[in-house]
Amino acid sequence: MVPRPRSEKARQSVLDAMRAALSSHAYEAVTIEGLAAEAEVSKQTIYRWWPSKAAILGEALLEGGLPGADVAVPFTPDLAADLRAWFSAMSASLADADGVAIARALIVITASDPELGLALNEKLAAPIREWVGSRVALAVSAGDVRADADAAAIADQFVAMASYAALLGRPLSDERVDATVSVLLRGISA
Amino acid sequence: MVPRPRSEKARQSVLDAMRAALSSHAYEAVTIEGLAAEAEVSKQTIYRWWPSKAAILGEALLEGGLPGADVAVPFTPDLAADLRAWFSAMSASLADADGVAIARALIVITASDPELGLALNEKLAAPIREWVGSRVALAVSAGDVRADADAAAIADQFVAMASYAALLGRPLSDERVDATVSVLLRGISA
Amino acid sequence: MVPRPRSEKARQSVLDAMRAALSSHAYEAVTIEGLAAEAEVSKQTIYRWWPSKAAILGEALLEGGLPGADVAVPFTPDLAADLRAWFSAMSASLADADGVAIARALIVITASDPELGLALNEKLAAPIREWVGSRVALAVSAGDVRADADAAAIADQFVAMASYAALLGRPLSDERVDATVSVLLRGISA
Amino acid sequence: MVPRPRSEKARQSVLDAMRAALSSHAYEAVTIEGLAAEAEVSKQTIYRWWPSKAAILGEALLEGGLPGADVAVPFTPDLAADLRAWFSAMSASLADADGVAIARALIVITASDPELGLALNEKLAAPIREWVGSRVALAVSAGDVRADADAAAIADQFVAMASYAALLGRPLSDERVDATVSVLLRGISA
DNA sequence: GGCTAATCGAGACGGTACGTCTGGTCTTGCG
DNA sequence: CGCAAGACCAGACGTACCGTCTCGATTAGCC
Repeated sequence: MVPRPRSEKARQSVLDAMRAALSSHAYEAVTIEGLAAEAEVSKQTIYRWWPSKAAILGEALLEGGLPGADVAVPFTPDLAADLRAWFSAMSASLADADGVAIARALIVITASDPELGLALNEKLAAPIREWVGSRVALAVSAGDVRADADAAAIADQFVAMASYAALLGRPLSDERVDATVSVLLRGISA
Repeated sequence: MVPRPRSEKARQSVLDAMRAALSSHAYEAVTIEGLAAEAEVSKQTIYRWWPSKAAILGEALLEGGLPGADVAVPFTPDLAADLRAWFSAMSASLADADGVAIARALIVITASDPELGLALNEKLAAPIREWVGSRVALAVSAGDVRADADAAAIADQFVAMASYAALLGRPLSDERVDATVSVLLRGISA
Repeated sequence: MVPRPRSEKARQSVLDAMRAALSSHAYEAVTIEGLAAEAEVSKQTIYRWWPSKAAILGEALLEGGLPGADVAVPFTPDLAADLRAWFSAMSASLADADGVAIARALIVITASDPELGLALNEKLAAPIREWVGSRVALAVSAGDVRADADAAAIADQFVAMASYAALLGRPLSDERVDATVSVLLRGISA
Repeated sequence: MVPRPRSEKARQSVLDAMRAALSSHAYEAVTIEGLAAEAEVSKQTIYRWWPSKAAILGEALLEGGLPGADVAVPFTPDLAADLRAWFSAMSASLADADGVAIARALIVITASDPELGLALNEKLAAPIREWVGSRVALAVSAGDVRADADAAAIADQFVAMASYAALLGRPLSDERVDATVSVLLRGISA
């Protein structure tokens, strides 16, 4: 009478299989059949619960954590140094093999399924905007930065730069980080 | 001794078919068999000359012109206005259906075949860097901008922003263009 | 746990398609893709169950009946007349369009896949050997034929002759039947 | 005015390539492209002079000698011994690797191109009929055999038996040779 | 010694079928 | 009802040959 509930074990197996698969193949080489085999789950179970490969990855990432989202850099009085440290840390988390794979997967998903892509990007960008926003607000109150500084535009520039670097597989060197921070910072400095 | 030379007609048919296909389907939905049928060319002829679908698109773009690469905005004495006009035009050329399709295709290619992707991005970015570079140089000599302005970093920011906007399918509104130009410009203004 | 069982309908469709195809084309012109289309079955379903075109034909024949194998001629007291009647009937069943097509297909299969060919030939020859064997045994007990008559050698001669005639597409005329029976019969008559 | 004559060298190269190919692959695995490559001849040269793969093999065989056609067994006073010796020799020439390959190729050709097949079989069978015919005629004049012996029917039986054995890849053992000769011989002995 | 016309090599071309792979749907019975 | 198992239809993949079609570059004789 009471239907059997969805198997949490099967769900986790599939998400784990997706994470594992992305570590060793490109996103496009990941196959639903392969995931099913790796997760020891039937194909039907996957199709029953997820509408697409992208959705599986989305769920895996939302659950397991997005790269670059968890960097936590303490505030110091030096705005430029903070931005540099934070941007470096974020770049680094995108530069290892898994980070690049995930970033590329995100990009491909976004290019092919804009709806899901936007949602994932929002999730990814939100903590970045938040961090930049609060750090800039602090700088404003400290008088380091003009009061009308557009923190959102700044954050967007960081996100765009990081995304572009990840796409090209071109890790952000210290010089690039410096140059980016310099340009953006001068744009708002008091 | 001397074989029949490669058929230029067949080559053009394939490139045209790729351009046409991209106008109506997503890049991933484009099929080599479909191209062959559309171009009235045998599959083998395609495989003989191109190693991958990405290579066909690459050649089609290199030959037919990349979106955003051909914007030519005349220089006026107003640096900010010039940058706004130019960035708006570039955004627009990426915003129509074909532009978005091509941009997304480029992104997917880059994510799956970094080598080719880098080359294509270089081709795409080069005229942008050049335009920004020469306009900024002009501004420097006019004294509008500090002498140590990092034109390359500025150009990279524009490219990254345009790429990110195209990826998200989020056309750049005038407000965004203004905000971007403002931030970047203030970073270098004298 | 328990997979969907093999579709008997699909299996029969494929065998029927093979029989139909052989009626209108030569065996070598029969195509797996054509069979799949005709049977309204996917190629994969064919490849899942049969290793080769020859195997499909083999199964179709084993199931549907081999030509020449089903001739049933009643025994009369006249050995020569019985052999003539039987050999004529067998020749006739190999002489119509389908019979020739099947015989040639069998020959091509045997020439290209000896293992399967031998098995099919064995199936084809067995009832012939049996019929000839029992009729000759009867003749022996009636004293018409010497006791050491080698029925197997006689049967082999019939089979070889029929096969050779089918190969050449040269139907066995009454004269050839008579001549063959005469020669073979005199070799064993008492 | 006078065109360049056909290159005998190219012609021989192709025939040699066909003979060589048959020694290592099955007839159906021999490709025109392979022959052209092996013979260092262009495909067009082959298509210019031969209408089909079968025609090449036909010409190669007619020129190079058919297996079983060249057995020459001296006549002795013992008819049975002569037939046994001759049939053994013919079987042997069909039993080595090349013989089997050629015999099977002949069979496949005959099954797929009856016209050419008949012609080749005629060429192959003619010396056999001749040899059997003259030996039987000698036996008739020696009084060993009834005057109305049908030498052609006998010869056909030998040919059919040899063909069937070659098809099955079943070499004719001494026992089979003995059994065949016994049955056929008793059919005509005086 | 040139002229000329078919032959030759090389291999591109439009096709067709191959056998494989994956996608997404369906049909089983077990738990 | 969820699930594993896997058969099913569909259709693209990249490869192999087919037989036809250009291309020069040779070669014969005959002028």
